[in-house]
Amino acid sequence: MIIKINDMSDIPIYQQIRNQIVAGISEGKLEPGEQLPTVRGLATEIGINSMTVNKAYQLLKQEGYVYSDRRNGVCVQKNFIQKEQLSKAAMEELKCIIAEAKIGGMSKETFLQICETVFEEGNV
Amino acid sequence: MIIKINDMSDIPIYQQIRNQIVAGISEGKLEPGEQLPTVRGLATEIGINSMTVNKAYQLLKQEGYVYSDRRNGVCVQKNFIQKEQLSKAAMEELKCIIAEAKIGGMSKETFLQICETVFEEGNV
DNA sequence: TCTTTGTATTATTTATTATAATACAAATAA
DNA sequence: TTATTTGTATTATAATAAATAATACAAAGA
Repeated sequence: MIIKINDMSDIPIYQQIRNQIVAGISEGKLEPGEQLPTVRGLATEIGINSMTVNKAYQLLKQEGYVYSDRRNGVCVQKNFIQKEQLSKAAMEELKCIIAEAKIGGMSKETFLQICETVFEEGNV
Repeated sequence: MIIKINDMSDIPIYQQIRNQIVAGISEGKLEPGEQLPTVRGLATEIGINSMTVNKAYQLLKQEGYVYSDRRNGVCVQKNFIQKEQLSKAAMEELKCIIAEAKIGGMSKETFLQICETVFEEGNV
């Protein structure tokens, strides 16, 4: 899976990496058990410091998306914790997005349609 | 409208202020044309520097949520630009949230139900 | 033994966020 | 007029976060 960094973005690099890997897992581009690029490999590939990649991997590990050992590197989690609720942080962000949409005059139906499309296609 | 700052949060103070005002507008707690607290007043009230409040107001102004003059201070916009699409940033965040939900095994129906509730109630 | 893996350490640089102390122009009220 | 309140601009500084840099170490395997 190819990671692309946007230097113009105000989102920190380690967060961009984290987000793209979560998206990759969600879309099935990254299979459970599959090894992620090595810390040094990915750092070289996208031209950043290896500790920045490590920071992203640590975050993913802490969130339960990946696991690691010194033999096989960092791999995608095989059994994700199933949960019926969004995280507190995700709920806050969702509220923000919906507030903006409502102020912009978007109807509930239109918003739900966008969500449905993203949920099904995972992209655009 | 009362603004509450969470010191433990990793969200910058100016961003927290901005988010709560956008939420207030969306929920109708802040009426179009209504004056926001003054820069100095709000800063004193929540015990922060006035330039931090100013930064939040500048952001809101740039986003088109408020306008200002030296006579009436900063007021809620009266005519919001209507748009049928989410902003690019909002779309990116929405994709992230949905990716996380999908990995957690949440069904599309459950996710849409949450969105519907937030859209209608604007809270919790 | 040598290489690769993640990880730990320490230091430094850069960028962002927040504070501080003033100052100014515009508008209003006294 | 004078005094006050408004947002805003300026300049400096401090505190925090993000990113880089250069090594080093332990675990595992070839």
